[in-house]
Amino acid sequence: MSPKTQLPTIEDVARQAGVSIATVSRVLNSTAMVEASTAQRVRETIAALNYIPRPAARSLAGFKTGSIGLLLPEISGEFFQPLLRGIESAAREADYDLLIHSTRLTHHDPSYSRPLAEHNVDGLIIFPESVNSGDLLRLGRMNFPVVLLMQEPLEEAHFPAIQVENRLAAQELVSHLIRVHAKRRIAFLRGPAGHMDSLSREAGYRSALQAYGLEANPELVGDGAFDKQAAYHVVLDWLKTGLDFDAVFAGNDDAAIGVVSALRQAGREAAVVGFDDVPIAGYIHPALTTVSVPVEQVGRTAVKLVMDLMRGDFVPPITSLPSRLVVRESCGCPFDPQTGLEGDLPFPF
Amino acid sequence: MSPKTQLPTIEDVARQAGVSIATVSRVLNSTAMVEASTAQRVRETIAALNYIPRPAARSLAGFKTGSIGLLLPEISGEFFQPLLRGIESAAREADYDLLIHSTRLTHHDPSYSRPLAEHNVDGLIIFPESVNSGDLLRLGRMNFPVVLLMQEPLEEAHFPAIQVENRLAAQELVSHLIRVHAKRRIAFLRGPAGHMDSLSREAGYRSALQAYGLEANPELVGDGAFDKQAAYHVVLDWLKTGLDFDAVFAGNDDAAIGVVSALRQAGREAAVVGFDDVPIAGYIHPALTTVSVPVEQVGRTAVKLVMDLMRGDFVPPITSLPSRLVVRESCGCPFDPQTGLEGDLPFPF
DNA sequence: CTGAAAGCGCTTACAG
DNA sequence: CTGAAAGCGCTTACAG
Repeated sequence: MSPKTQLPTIEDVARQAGVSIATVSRVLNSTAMVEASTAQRVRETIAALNYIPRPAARSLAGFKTGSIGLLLPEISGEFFQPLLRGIESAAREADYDLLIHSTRLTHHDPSYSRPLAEHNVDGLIIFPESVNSGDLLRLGRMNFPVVLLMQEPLEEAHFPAIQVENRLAAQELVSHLIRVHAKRRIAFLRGPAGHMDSLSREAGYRSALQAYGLEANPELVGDGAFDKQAAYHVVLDWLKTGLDFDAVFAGNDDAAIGVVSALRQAGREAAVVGFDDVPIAGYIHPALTTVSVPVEQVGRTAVKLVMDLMRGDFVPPITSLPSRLVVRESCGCPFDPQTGLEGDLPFPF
Repeated sequence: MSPKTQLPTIEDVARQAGVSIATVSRVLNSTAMVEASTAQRVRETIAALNYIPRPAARSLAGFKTGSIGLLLPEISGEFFQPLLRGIESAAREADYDLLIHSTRLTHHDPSYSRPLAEHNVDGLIIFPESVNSGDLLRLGRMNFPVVLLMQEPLEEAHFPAIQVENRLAAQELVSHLIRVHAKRRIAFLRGPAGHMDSLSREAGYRSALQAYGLEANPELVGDGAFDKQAAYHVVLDWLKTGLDFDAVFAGNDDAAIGVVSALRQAGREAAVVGFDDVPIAGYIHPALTTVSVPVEQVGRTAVKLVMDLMRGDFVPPITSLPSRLVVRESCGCPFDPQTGLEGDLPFPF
């Protein structure tokens, strides 16, 4: 894009097609009627010259950037990939560019001169903990199109939020243990303190117990921190103290993996269920019964909602996407590799 | 970015600071000397107004976009995440925006009006199979800054390429089997036909054999396709036909996982080594001996090289990053969870 | 249906 | 060291 490169401009097209640049712009954007034959000629010239409008010029003249931004604290986690896949493909289909910034709030770099915001994107998809409340306030005040991912609506500003159904799915999961496997002493492993997902899943856990007239025993609730090691140690402790339980809802798959490991090491048996359906869930032994979260769909939906916002359409404050129970063998069900892995071969390690 | 929003412009800053917009631009870009006191006043005004230059205007006036593009066939694979992490952080540190397009060549969408190229980015990081040769040719002719990721230099254009050291690491890996574990009949599983990584690893495999005076037995080379299932079946076939081998270099970790699974199912023992050091490599049983590939470093280096290219600096045609042997237990070594998992707890499934 | 012209917010010679 | 002015490549009223 240096001045020497001399890419064709709208002027070149106009001259060669024998029309004004306004007309070229009109056929480019279908922003007004153009006589069919003229339009045709312009289109041919565009093709012949291999002309592509410069986004920068369009932005400057048209007050929109043609891109949306994704703000997240870090590029990691099981969900990042499908999420990004959903966002990227939806953005591309809508002919929008995607800008990504991974910014930890704590890094707070004052020299960070170009945050993703009103200056360079038309809308923003924001993950928890990637933007400070000051910026959020400003964005909210100016009514900037923002969609919140995997989080509750904020106090600072009323941006629509997208979530995944946790409570119902957790309830279904625990109900399965009760109804199908006749489990009665089902333990629950909480995630990090105050974690919304953990809270909702615990609510689902309690609903299930209640629905079947089982009492919620505080002894049976531990802190698994959504983490392999933490869960591993909690279960080992339980076994040491002789706690009586016949099933564990580990809070998420990672913790479930720790639980399975601890049980095996102690030579104990118990049903174990997780949440998330991480990629290896079907490959470990026993294959994990869990809840599949529609992550890619969340990404696509986020894009759809920012677009709606940009268009000025109404967007509901909360959009909750349904999760799906995935029954494999760790709950006690017989394992069918065909359905359990959805066509993939099982490699039980 | 609508006209009503009225973000502060360089004009507002100039007026309020009592200088011309040229001067504001100068302190903004340190593009010329400005008297200290004036510069100070301008900076204060900028801060007071919370002024941020509009990227679109800068691009249009300055002939550069301030962003670099990443082109890849799909958002998937073990390497995507660390790679993107490296690219994103390096780009951000250089104060460049990152645009991502995932485009399969086969999709060939003619309506795809805004490819990532000279119109919207200053440089491009390209993955194999995400751009057709026509575009590559054009980019090459205009000397556009392009860096090739994980691939050989192209015929179409002479873009610098970044690779990871495959041959040497593979040689080291196989030498370990020979020297430390006294293996003599070491099988090799090829990746997809013509896959560069596979070819290099095979070369390393042969070098190691040769270095120890072992003959390369064609029987011992199979097609694992870098894939769990393919590798699984190859090994099962070998066992069925009674092929004699005491070790398998599976080509990559995924295939190694299939090999381990097949051996276990058949109740056979053999050393197995992979390549890549995927995240679960230390968690499966037996923990995989493999080669760690500096993926994030590849990403960071890619950004550095495009930047060099953009600056007009010389960039070597091939930059090869060193891989690192990771000895765990599948080769036959005693497993030390501390070093093997690098501080993480082992969860052997 | 079409064109001339203003304007988007910057950068960069060109003068001084 | 500083300012007036041209120009980057578009879009969009405004006329016709």
